[in-house]
Amino acid sequence: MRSDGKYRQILKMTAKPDETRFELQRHRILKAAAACFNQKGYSGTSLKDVSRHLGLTDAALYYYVKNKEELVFQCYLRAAELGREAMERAVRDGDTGFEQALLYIQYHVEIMVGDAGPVAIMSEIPSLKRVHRNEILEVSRQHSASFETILRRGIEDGSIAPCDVRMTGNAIMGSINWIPKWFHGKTDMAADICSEFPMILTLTLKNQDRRPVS
Amino acid sequence: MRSDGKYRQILKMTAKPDETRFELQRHRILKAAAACFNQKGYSGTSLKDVSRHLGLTDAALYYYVKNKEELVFQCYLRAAELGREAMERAVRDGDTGFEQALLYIQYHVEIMVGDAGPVAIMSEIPSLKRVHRNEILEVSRQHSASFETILRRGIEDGSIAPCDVRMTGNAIMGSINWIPKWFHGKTDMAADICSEFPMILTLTLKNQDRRPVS
DNA sequence: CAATAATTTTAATGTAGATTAAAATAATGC
DNA sequence: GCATTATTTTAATCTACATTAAAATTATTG
Repeated sequence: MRSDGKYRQILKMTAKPDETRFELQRHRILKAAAACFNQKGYSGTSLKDVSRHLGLTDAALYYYVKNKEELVFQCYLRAAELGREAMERAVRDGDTGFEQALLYIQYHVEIMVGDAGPVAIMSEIPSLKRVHRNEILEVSRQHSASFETILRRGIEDGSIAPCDVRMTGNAIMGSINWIPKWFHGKTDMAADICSEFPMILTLTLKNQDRRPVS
Repeated sequence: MRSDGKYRQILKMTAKPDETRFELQRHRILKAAAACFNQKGYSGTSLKDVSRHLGLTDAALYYYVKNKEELVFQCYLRAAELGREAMERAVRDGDTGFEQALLYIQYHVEIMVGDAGPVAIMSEIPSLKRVHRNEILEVSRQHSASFETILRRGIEDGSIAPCDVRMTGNAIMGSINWIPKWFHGKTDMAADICSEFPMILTLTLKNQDRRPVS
């Protein structure tokens, strides 16, 4: 049993609890699955697709997750978690609303194109079981809300030009969420993304020259 | 036979060739399919899902498309076509590069949230058969290239601040592509999107205040 | 209204892929 | 090295679709 008595405790002394053989493999699996899902969608990738990426048999995956749905759910949870961390660090590290927005984008994008990736795109939430779906939706909403709060903060402290925070948030998040669709691990491009995206996406927040479009 | 002799010709006199009973139904089907695919992904939606939306049987769809793969392909083609039209109109209607970019975003977004929608998100291109995949990839690349050309034009004519056109294009397109993920037909929100997105996404192109991020 | 063509349904068939149990192999602690 | 526990595989089973052919229905035309 992977979490029993003496064995677990001994490991705990030498490594983070998350770095047991089991957790390491589980982690590899989640990343392989995320890569597959991002390519061909949740239902479009078979467990064989995922396991092939790992040099395993499809059946082996069942040692780590209860079933396929659980696998996506975990992928989505991980994506949410990484996003949340980026948001928290940004709020902690930035002073003005603008700085926090900039940092959040920077952190999140770095995570998505860096070694932590690939991060799953949450594009098939409706396929999850109700409980899982609700949990992901909740954390998603939370994430959007946090970003909108940052924007509002920036507008108040004068670092961000007044704007429709809901729409601005949607626009910026969309850009970020879509990255895995066209980025596939090229290191040089990763650098471009990290240096350009934060700037591109925050320029929108600076400009005072706002007037009706047509 | 739907395209034979006298019958077809008579219809041609009273309506656009695209408005035959057959073409109308085909069109309804593509839109229903796009809605389903955007929700649960290509492989995640069964033909029954699609046909249920139409008050039909799954088997009926085979009268309009050869198979399921053909159905996605057609959805993607339609999406590409609508995007291309927006781009062409924008280039025709706008003078400066900036105006063209603004108009393109405006036109494309209006199409996506308007009556022409739902438009399929091309998120499972790798699941298409090689020929179809190549065709969609080609037209996709073409689309990106056109937008980048507009950006370069704007930089040259001074209407757009110098920028990494590749990344800027990716950022803007990502925002637009992601819209169907969170927009689900609410009319009032459609208005917000149409009025806000073009502005939000082009503010990025105006600002001269560019400096390294960190 | 009859006849022909267009559309849709009913009822099978076939297959990919998720899932499971039992057996086999690999790792670990003593 | 032995015993135990952890991990992976092999080999079945089961089910949800995609797909098809033939029949039924609905529309159109003269």
